[in-house]
Amino acid sequence: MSMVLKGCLNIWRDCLLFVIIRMNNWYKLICNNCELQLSGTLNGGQSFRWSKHLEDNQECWIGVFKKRVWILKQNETEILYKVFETKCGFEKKEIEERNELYNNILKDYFQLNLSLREYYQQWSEADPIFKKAAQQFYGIRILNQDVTENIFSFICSSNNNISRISSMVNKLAKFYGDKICEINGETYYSFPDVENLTQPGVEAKLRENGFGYRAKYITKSAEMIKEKGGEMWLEKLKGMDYEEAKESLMTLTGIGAKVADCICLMSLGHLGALPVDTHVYQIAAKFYMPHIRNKKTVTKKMYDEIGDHFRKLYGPLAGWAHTVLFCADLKKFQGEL
DNA sequence: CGCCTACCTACCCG
DNA sequence: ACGGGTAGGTAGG
Repeated sequence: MSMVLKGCLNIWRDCLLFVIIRMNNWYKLICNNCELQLSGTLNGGQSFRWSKHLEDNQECWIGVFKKRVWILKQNETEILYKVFETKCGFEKKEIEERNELYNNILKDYFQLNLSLREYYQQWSEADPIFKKAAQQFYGIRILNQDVTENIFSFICSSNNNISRISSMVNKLAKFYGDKICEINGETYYSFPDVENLTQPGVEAKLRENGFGYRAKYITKSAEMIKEKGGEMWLEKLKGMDYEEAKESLMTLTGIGAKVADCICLMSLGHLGALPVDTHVYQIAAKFYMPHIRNKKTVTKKMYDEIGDHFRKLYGPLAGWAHTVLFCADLKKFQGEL
């Protein structure tokens, strides 16, 4: 009986500890802001799960990944953050230990082991247009995102705009993910597993909710992944080289060259993958490859030609470099420049 | 291969 | 007011 009581007290203490930590303290991760610019990185069309959020009158970003809700802000030298998990009586770990665990997750997500300074310098020397974009868009990082979330998010992206893509991805989480927590009246959900998207009735529900023809792509691709081995297939995908991974992804319905490259670049670590969409085509035609101007559609040959041009210009991390250009173009387009 | 068209929906712009 | 154009494309002919 006293054992049970003691257990309860421990859980209660952990809960209290958790509440105190999460309400009053920000975890810290040392990171110079020239190595990571949160706004451009989180709001640049890579992930559709982040939104701006004011806390103590400071700009923060709130988003979900790894089944946790994260609130991030930064100053010159640090990332300051809070984390919210489903369970409050989690493993008994001291604050420092938890800070280290979370820091490692963030380092992995933002790929902080890769130092941007030397690459930005290299890309600036190779290309004056990059150099100009880099002045404002320093610290733009490729996020290392979850493959499943990436696959279904970018299936939603076809012939679509960012605000509607975001609303679709959030609906997928709300309908088929797990509830994590509630913050300021807003409920946050993890992104669903493939298995959850293969339940009967998903396509109809998504259609009712404005997904359009993408509803079928989502359910069909989920079923195809399940048939190929589900989680096993996804793990195998992670072990493939760029060409093989891209080819495998393109066997799924709703995934063509562009979407496959997004997934390769942003969740499989193939940093030379270079998604060519209308923006990139416009940039390429305007500044780099005048001979492709006035083409109606991007043919496969042209797609590869544009990618190869940038890979030759920027080298093996061309996908990363191009994201900086893309980000600059996107902001200009959104009137934020 | 290259080119064409249909596909859902919401929002912008004239 | 209302209709065409378009938004980080893809599949099927």
